[in-house]
Amino acid sequence: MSSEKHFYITTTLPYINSEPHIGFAAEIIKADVIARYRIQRGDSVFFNTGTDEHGLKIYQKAAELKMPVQEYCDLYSAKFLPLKDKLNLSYNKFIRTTDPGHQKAAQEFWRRCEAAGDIYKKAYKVKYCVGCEMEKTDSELENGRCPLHPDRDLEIIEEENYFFRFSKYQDKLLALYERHPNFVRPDSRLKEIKTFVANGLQDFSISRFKEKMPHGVPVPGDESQVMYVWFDALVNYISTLGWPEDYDRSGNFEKYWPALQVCGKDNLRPQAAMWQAMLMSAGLPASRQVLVFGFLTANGQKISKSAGNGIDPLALVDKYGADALRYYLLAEIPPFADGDYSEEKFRERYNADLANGLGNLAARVSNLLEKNKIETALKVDLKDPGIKVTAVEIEEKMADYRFNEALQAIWDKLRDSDEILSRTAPWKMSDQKEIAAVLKPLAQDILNLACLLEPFLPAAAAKVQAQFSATQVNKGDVLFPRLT
RNA sequence: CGCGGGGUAGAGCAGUUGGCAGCUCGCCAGGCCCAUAACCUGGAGGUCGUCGGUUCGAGUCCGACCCCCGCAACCA
Repeated sequence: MSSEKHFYITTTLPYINSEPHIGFAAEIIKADVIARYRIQRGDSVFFNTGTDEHGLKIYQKAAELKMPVQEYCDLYSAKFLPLKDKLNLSYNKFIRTTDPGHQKAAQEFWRRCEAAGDIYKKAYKVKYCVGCEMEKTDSELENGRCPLHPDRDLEIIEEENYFFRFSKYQDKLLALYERHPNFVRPDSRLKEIKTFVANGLQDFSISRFKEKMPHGVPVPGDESQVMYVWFDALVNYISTLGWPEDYDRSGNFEKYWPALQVCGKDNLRPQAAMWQAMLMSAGLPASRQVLVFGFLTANGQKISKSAGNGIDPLALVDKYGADALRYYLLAEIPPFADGDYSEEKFRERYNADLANGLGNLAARVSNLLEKNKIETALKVDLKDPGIKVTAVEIEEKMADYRFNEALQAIWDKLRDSDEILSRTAPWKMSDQKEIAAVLKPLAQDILNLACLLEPFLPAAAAKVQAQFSATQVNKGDVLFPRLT
């Protein structure tokens, strides 16, 4: 294809005050499916992720560990790197908000907002919970304490900070949502953000007093202040493309912006409202779309960093493999709703669909081909009538990012194949031609399905494609060993 | 009157414009014996949160209420 389309997708950047957890794994896996799907369709894809490294919590944590803060950042940022191989991710950029290029970009972004008249200084006095890294209004407090961190004293912050004129952008944001009814997915989240914006916006603080908290991007033209972590962090979505100077001479900002941004539902406001207002202020185009995913619970309980009931995605991969984890998170959990993780359900789903479903069918067909010495030499053909319906269905589902339903379409087809195989029972036949007439279309379907499966389960898809495109298909190894 | 999402078979979920309650897992009984004790067929199991209303007819529309769960300016 000569008319190559550019497509940019980015995850949120996880904050490095803890290890990677399953919620982020779910987010980045979904982003990876979208990225791989676009790559498969011939788009040129820029897929960004990275780490968010500024702010008070990190400053304090480094101090706790008696570590220079940059050393802490290097150490913790590096904990996110293994996700790429372990989860089999296709991202091609990993940005850190402590990267010099990013910091320069954040400063330039600040200057543009300032030039637009959207940054001003204001005396500021507020109760602040360090645990939440958040200001607290009185209505949010219980007995004068943060309900989430009742063991910590609230800090009273009293200083002059810079503020961003968020309130100025109310109408423009509402106009943006009107113009692009798909700007935020799903609809319920769009409705939520519309209501929020329509109810009125308050300017928010975007800097901190350097003497108290030096770990941030310096505010241009004011030695005494650093940027509040969120202001600089959001800029990563464009600094990663080389904005503003195109310092890597890639032309990536021109080619790829605006982004499809994915995030968890807690990030709706920063992504869909604050960041969009910031872009407007800096005179840049709005994001392409914001996908807001649900949250995971673990065994029905809320996962929280403080409660320590997190699930280590890397341990799961070591135990079951990347495809197994990807499959569970994509097939079992509806993409935009909350879902639950439990090892029992994980194992159940693995056995039912991967071992007994895909794996067993591939074993049945490949074994019969090998035993009967039937040569096939098949090639992927998505126009094949046997697969067309499924291919179209996946296209429809993927247009709405309904990964679970797309996978369901593939598994419906696998089930059909199992049924055909049982009904025709080629193992009872003696005529080789007759046997081949039954097996060949089934093998072709499996090969085609493996191609369609590539964005979801890249490793298994590659294995099955290699197996079923051989001249003489052999049974080979068990694809997904049954768990006992 | 802060905002939002839910309550449908033992579990997890679908149910489009109101028209005989479905799917997956699990369970039971058959079949098959190529396959990873897998696969195929059939079956049991639900007064669709409660009360009231509209209607020939309500899981679906309207009203009130009960119960869960998130969010509430930044934990994905």
